[in-house]
Amino acid sequence: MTAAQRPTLEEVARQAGVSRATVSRVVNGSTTVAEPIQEAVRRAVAELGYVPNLAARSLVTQRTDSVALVLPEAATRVFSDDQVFPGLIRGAAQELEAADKQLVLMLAGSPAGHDRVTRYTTGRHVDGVLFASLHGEDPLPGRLARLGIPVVCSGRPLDAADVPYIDVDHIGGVARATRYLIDNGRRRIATIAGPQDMVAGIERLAGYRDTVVAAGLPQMIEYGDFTRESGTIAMRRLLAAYPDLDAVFAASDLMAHAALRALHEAGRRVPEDVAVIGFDDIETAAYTEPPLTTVRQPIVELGRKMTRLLLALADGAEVERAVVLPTELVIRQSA
Amino acid sequence: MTAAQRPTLEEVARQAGVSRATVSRVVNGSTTVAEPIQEAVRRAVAELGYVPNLAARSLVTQRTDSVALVLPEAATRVFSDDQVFPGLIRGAAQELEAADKQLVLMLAGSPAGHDRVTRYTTGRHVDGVLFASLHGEDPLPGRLARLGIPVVCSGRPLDAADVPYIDVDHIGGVARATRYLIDNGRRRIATIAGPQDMVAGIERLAGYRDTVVAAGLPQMIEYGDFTRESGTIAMRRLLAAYPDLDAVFAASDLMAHAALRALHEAGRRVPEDVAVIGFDDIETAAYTEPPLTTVRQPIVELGRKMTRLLLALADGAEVERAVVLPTELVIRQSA
DNA sequence: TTGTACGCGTTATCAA
DNA sequence: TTGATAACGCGTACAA
Repeated sequence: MTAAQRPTLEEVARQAGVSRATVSRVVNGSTTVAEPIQEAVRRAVAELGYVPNLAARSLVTQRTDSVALVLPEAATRVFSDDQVFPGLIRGAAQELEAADKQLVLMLAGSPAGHDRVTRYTTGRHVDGVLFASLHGEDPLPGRLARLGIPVVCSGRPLDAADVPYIDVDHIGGVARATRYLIDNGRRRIATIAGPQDMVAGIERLAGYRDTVVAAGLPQMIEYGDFTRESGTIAMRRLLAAYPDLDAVFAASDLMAHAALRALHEAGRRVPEDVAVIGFDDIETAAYTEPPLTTVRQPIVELGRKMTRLLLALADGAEVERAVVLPTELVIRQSA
Repeated sequence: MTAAQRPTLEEVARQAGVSRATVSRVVNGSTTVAEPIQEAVRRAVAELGYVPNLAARSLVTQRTDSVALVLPEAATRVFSDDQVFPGLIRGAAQELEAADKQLVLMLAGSPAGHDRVTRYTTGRHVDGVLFASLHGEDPLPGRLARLGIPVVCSGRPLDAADVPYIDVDHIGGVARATRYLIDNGRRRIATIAGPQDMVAGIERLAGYRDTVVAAGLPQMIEYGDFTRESGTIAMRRLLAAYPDLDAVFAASDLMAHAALRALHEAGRRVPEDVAVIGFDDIETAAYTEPPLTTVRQPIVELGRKMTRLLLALADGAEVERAVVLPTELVIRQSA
């Protein structure tokens, strides 16, 4: 059970009676090796159980064939039953699969975690880095870009770093949702906003604000952090502060779900007394009571696009610096 | 924006007017360097923006300070709103955080993905590998173990590989749940079982079987794959096949949730007409209608324990080959 | 088509 | 305390 001394190219070469270079060629699929020799090498590889040392390989090739997806969040948040991160991951995984590259997922919730990720990525352990869910003005994307490491962010970076990014049309989507509420006769429209250190939080609030202000309606705002817990608290506060509200736009489906329950507890009927609209269109949205009307963002597509951009960047191609994907209002029964 | 030639130890050494070895010592926090020299080196590092090349380092140290968590599942599955994988990941992340090691998450849903993970892990890109959710007789854990790479599985590996594993008491938990149903007067108890190529699926079914058989009750079984979709289908089939059933044990909370809805659609009241019990105790379980009675498994703790075991293994310690964590029946309103 | 020889950027050993 | 120097395991011009 002790670590069997692992064989190197050298030993395989000796066993096969050829040179290191030839073994290397066979292992890497070069066609310029005579068939019988290939055969001998392959047998030696199998007999010795040879596996290339990736560190040594990437030291000389300067590539690792892997790409990091960095989520500057605690695992708790990333894997709430929010489907946003998962969707992103799926999209990235699909594209990387096609490119035969390894996806390396890194969470960086704590400062120490952030440091570790910094070391790992700046240390050239990966060929490129995808960022999602950036908080505040994280300097890491800009820093990596300056180090010449390909980087793509989801969401416009809040520090003004010149890093390519992809985002969805938060403002347009929320404006459409809010207008829909207004068109349906709602006049006291509240919002449970997202965290204001993230682009998604900021812009979704802006979409709400712009629309109610333009319609001459009052602003009624409470803040959450996209989680259910925060949604519950915010909804209760809204009910206390504005007992006559007749609609709520929540900046995430999880918060909308919590709002649904809080409203139910408070004896309000949805959508009769209060209309509710969420944002994301996570899987659970179709299962809430009543099913949730929400703004769908093409999250998987976002993950795919980010990844394609990154791969292009890594290939030295010129790429668009900013891409914005459309959102869509999905009407169910809560509004 | 072109990849600035990244500085090496050599260049830092030249800039600081010392040798490579000294720079290496400072970078790695050796105390045997005179203070003024340390200062000079640090300045040179900062000026040049030096970052150690991890490939070169691990080539000589034989360590990478990172650990892989392999999930042989498609991203779709891993990140359903099932909280099981996330919990595992959180547990692992916590422990690795404490050990200052990097968690590298790898999904391996497709055969190609599995190959990639094989290459990555056997290539010594990580210091150890955690496996979760193994399907069938995956040979990879055993293979890694034979290569001398520390490995720990969650759930007993189905091939008889001598790999340390941690699992939860599926059988005991399900038996308790089933007995609870019997004690409450249920006599026509059905089950939505999990996939039979996974330990969790097999053992949860065994727990149900043993208990109903021991009580002289009939077995009523449909199979799902832990997802909601499969739960919906299975529940409908059960209703068609056994219209008089009065209880259902579902092998996952997602399937239980789907069953709740399917029963509702079929006009059955829960728990009056049909009692429902799930397995997992995911966050959503407290939010279903009615809130779900379920078997809680200490999933975060499982992730932590796995990781501690792995780290001990990597330190060359002797470890237990099998650990089983207890499960607990959480009674809410669905049964 | 095959082999020789060098270099990738570190760490570690050993002298000084 | 510091500095040469030898690995670490591999890929690849270049030569044969």
